[in-house]
Amino acid sequence: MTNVNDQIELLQRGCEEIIQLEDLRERIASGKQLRVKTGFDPTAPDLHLGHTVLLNKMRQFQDLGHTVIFLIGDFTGMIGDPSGKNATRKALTAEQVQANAETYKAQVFKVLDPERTEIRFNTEWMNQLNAVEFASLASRYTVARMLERNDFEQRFKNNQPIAIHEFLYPIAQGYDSVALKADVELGGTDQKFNLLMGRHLQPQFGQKAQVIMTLPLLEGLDGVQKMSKSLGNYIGIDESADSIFGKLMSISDELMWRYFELLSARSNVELEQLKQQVTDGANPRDIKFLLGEEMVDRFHGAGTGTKAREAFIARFAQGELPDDLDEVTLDTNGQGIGIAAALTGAGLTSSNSEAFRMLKQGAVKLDGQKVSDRALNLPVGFEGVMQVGKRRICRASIK
RNA sequence: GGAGGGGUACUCAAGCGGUCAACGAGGGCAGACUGUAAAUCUGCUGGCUAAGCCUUCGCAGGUUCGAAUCCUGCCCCCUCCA
Repeated sequence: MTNVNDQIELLQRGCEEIIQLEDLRERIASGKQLRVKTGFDPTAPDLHLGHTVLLNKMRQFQDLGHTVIFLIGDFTGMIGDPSGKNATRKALTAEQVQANAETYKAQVFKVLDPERTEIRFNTEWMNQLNAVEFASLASRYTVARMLERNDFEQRFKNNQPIAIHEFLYPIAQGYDSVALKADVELGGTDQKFNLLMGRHLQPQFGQKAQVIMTLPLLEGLDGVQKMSKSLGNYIGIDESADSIFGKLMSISDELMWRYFELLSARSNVELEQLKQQVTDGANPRDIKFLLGEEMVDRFHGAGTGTKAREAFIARFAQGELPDDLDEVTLDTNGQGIGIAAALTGAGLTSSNSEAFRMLKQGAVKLDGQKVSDRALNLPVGFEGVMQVGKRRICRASIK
């Protein structure tokens, strides 16, 4: 792909905003190998599909011959962002950061090309600054302008606390771009302010202001809030094929199109065709299958998507048990065990109280038979499939 | 530094001496219906050796037969003044 316009068109796809598009075009046209920076939080190394929106874009740059910098914000992570109330983030040790970085590598290279990826940590240059230098850096921006940032503005208006160091956070991120001599910085739309900080600071250090590209935040499985681990509405890229497939099946039809748009490699033309099929009466579920297969293939290898689909149909459409049930052995010292304790012991319920509730509501099955007797005892030697609801299931044996 | 307001379960938010394991809403889970979709209806939503008991209403004490509710001290947040 040598044509500049084609390259721009590819890079533009899915972006919320590009500042400045013409600047990007010039840099691409120059033929120079660009340095494309994206920052990641050091505390949450469990990447999910939402992160891959960004990773996909990074990958596109790599495929066009550019270098991607995967920046792990260990310094910014240490000063922490206490926006979520009294949750002052505890500082990570160097060992923890290193361990998290390893986890990142294992996950991130499912999408990125390791040959064209630099992994960097911002303590590398932030720790070199002394207090005077840091204060000087902070002098390059004003409180009034800080308060322009939407979430700061909201919190300020609503009388919610803003800690001083939260102002340092975007400044530090902007300085990262200076230290890395970034040509381009990618981020979610929520990062726009921080990304602009890089544009503000670079010229003051004699550099050309970076191009910034924001990508939409992917909604989580609920279709409302952004995908995040803490909200539990995510699909991790390390999850099993069946889990990735199953979770994608559970999203709403409306959300399915959003996922296609932001996650699928299919062209816009193909997506239009799929929409037309649904309009013409195709079952949206079958279209959703295509999305599930594509994602499973991406993270588990070609062909695994088809298997995941077949397993899904067998299990949920035909009511069969999955092949690879978790095996749980409960050792009761020859006593046998009550049904509730067994469910909790097997991890299907979080407490005996919850187990009793599930029994009462008819959610519990033993070898496919509904069980509601809370006094039921499972004797030593019992072996069978325990199930709570549709998704929690295991094969248990009592000894 | 001074004055006032406030901290309740996952979230928001009632309660202001017993009838409070704590109204209501959202979220979540489960059941029905389905395409493990949406919408809708129903139930549940602290724990336990479970018709009983134990722990929970910022933290620590105290008053009382009895406290989320009253008193004292402390911590934190917000507003106004300096």
